[in-house]
Amino acid sequence: MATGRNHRPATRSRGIPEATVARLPLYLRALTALSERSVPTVSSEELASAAGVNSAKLRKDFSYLGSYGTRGVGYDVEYLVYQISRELGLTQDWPVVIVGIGNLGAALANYGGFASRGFRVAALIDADPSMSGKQVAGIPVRHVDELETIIHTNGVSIGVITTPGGAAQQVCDRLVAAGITSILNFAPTVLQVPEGVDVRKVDLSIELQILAFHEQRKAAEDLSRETAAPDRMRVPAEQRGEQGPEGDVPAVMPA
Amino acid sequence: MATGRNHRPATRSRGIPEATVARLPLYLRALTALSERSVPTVSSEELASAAGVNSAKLRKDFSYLGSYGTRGVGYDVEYLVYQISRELGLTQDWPVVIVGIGNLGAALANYGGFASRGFRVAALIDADPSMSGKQVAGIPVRHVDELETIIHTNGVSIGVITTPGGAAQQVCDRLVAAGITSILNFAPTVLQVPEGVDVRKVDLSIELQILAFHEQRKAAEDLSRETAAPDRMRVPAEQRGEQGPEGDVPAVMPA
DNA sequence: TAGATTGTTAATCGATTAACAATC
DNA sequence: TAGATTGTTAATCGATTAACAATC
Repeated sequence: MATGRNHRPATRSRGIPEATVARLPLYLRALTALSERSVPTVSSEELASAAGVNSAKLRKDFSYLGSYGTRGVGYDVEYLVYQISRELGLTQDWPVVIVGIGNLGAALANYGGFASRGFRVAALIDADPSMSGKQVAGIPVRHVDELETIIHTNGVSIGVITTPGGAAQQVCDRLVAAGITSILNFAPTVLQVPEGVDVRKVDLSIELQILAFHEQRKAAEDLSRETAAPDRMRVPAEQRGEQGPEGDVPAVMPA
Repeated sequence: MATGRNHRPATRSRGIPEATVARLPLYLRALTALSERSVPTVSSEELASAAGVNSAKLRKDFSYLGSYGTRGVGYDVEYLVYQISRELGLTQDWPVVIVGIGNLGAALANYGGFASRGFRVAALIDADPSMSGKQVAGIPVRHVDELETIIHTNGVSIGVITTPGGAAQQVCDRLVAAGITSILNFAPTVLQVPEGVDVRKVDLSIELQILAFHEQRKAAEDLSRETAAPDRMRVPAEQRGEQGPEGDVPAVMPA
């Protein structure tokens, strides 16, 4: 994972488990796609498949929201879009600031997925004076000196940090002091924040390291398979890495 | 959660739980910082604090790797750096390709955190012919027609997808067909992959939606607190959102 | 009514945490 | 030896899943 809350127990929020909250945006995206194709209803099986989860989990997740389905029929797509949007707080407008307008900050500013979900980039902020006034994605870059003013006048409660690692904690402190209570951190730094402030982090390097771990393991499995049974038919790539019971001797799929 | 494996049960890999694997890079980063400051040893308490986890969890995590600490003393920083690096597979070189060289792809190409962890950008790949031959971060961009050749000649097993959502599945299919078995996906798409292929996804929009959910909840709590006890002293921001038992009536911290 | 599909139960599994014996 | 800190145990908690009664 590249993400997680800092310094707060994973208590249920209004009775909805964190794991469920994290999947709601996934369901919402799949439902929005169905809505655009004017599909009126969808079964838990179909929707789960589109979202990449299993249907039991999806039904369990939805049961925390209420009983929005119809037995024997499925879920009304439009109704469910609305209910999930409401639950996630997407029926209101969320102004955000992006601090650190390098390559990554610019990429986020240009990302189209914001506006459609009620997120509005209230300002782009950078410490480099020569950036001030320049436009990125049609939004003028403002100097970090104005950070507090920008947050107050726009009522911003969500901040995105895309600065280098060295500046992240300092920026975070200023954001929090100015009243920000949710932070999305792209800098490779563990941010220290007071209780009541949520931090989620996205860390490219960590994601790659986790993939490397599994790659290494696959390579080791292939090797041990060859060594243990050199003349056994090779299991095709699509079935590798899946075998159930743990242990050094890999199981073989029945033919 | 911005991340997660697709279509594979969270089985333990070589006995190390997924949750532990996901934290190893965090420990490694903190240890590397200590190493650069020439700190010889560190206690579980200190290291846990630097990594933003509690010390019991850290010791439990390390216990899966082996007994690398010394009771009464702590952990040898250099030794632990080596052991974790080895466990994660970072003592070898991992060539990666980045497909889709827009703002985000360029940001990743420029990201310095790759090389230091054994990841090497073998190629930047884009479908736009006018990009071909141009350099990004000193690396020439090559046309997607060359994708298979690039992967084979460089022995690439990890691919990063930074294309628009519409192109992601198609690119993924080609990567997998060419032999890629680990994918880091930045496109807002649920990728369908055969078993044995690991996918981790980083989804900005999902992270923001999860933050919005918690923001909304904090706002609702503040409101109910004011309504329920308008003249009660306000709990400072640092203590909000933390109260234990669920229910509609917020608990009050003892003074 | 028959078929389909939800919503819920209960079992299982994995992750977290406090506590403390082991031991440097 | 006394103090410090690890490694492990056991309790607890949260998440997943299959199965199926409820019901459209």
